[in-house]
Amino acid sequence: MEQPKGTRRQVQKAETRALILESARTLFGTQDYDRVTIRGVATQAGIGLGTIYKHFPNKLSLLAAAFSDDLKRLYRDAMATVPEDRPFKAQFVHISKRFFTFYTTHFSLSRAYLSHLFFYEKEWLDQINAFDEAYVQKMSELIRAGQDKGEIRPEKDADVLAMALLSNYFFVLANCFLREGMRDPDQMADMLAMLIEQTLL
Amino acid sequence: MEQPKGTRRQVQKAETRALILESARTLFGTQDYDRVTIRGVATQAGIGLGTIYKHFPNKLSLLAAAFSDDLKRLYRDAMATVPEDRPFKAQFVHISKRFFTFYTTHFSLSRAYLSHLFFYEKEWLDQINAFDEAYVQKMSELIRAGQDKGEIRPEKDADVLAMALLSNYFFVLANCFLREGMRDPDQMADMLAMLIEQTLL
DNA sequence: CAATTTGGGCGAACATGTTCACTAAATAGA
DNA sequence: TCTATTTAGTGAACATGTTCGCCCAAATTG
Repeated sequence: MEQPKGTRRQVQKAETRALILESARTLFGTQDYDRVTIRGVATQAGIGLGTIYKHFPNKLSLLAAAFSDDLKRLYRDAMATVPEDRPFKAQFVHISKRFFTFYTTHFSLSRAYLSHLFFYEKEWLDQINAFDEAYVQKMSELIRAGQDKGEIRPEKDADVLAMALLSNYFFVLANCFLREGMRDPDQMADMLAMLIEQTLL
Repeated sequence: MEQPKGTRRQVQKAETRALILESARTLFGTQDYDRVTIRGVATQAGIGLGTIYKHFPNKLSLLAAAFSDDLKRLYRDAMATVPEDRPFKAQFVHISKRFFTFYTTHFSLSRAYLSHLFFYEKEWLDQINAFDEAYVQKMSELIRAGQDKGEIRPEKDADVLAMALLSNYFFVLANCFLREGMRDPDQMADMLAMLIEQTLL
């Protein structure tokens, strides 16, 4: 009978990878990004230092891999639970607040991730851009629905507005990292709501 | 007669600092941020490694110090040459394009600077926030003038709009780092113009 | 002017992300 | 089944940002 998990080597590799990711999740979730060392992750996982680099090209990729499932789930959940009968502003705040909550509860981790965004290699960037585009497209749909409901001026270009939305979203997020006083999801959502009220509606 | 430059020690320290900054400007201007090593800066400046840390707390501060004069001059020039008789959009594009040109001609340097923004200590952040606030205030003035001229809806809050402007500005800038196709100042200015057309005017 | 303190300059030492040559076990090929 | 090849696993070695203790000339004190 054929093993669905592949060869023995593949199975073992997958197990090692799981060990690394578990250790990484624990450590990154506990201490600041800079405080977490690759050696620490290796030790806690019970494997050698070099092994980690057989699975992940660098520290940041390890971080990203350790939380990519969480982020994907967060994205799916946020989109799936959008209240369809509420006005556009409420819908957008709903989505944004979910993400803001994640960022503030994983503060140091998110900061490291976003900060290194600009240095990603092409492969990663493509993935991120794809993510962004999906987001923008979803927002476009919501905006068009808002235009149909008469909440948003119909002459505006929904795609451009969606981009502006993403822009405001990142701006609020950046503010959260730059100003100590802006690290509460509710406060961030308020700021975002204020911005889109003056620019979108 | 009293020396205006202070004690001999202060003069020598200032000279050393100037040597470091000159070396840093040369190296950071020539190669990527990561390729520039503190040892390299020290060697080129003809001083010891540890000396640099008597003048700058870390590599990024050195980078910032090396180009802070350029940036201040850029800011002053950009603001001083705003065409007063042109419409708001042209004024904003004028300012933004100056900055975009600087960023694209000092690409690696700007990327490192912006990326590390989120990790600054309080002192630096205060300085940056002050910078931002000055920018927002200036934008507020231009927006109000635009409202008086009838170009921008008068019922909008100029301060919030200025914040949205800053948000769009950073968004375009981030795009320049994330997408290879967006590294031309004219193109960036176009994207910015498109955004504010749909959100501000 | 002598004694003491200060602080700039210095490079060894340290921490840590990353690379590399090596081993051995798994796999493929004969 | 035996041999060759591949590759996960490994830790020493490397590169580099940063810290530390030392030195000594300048500044300060008395």
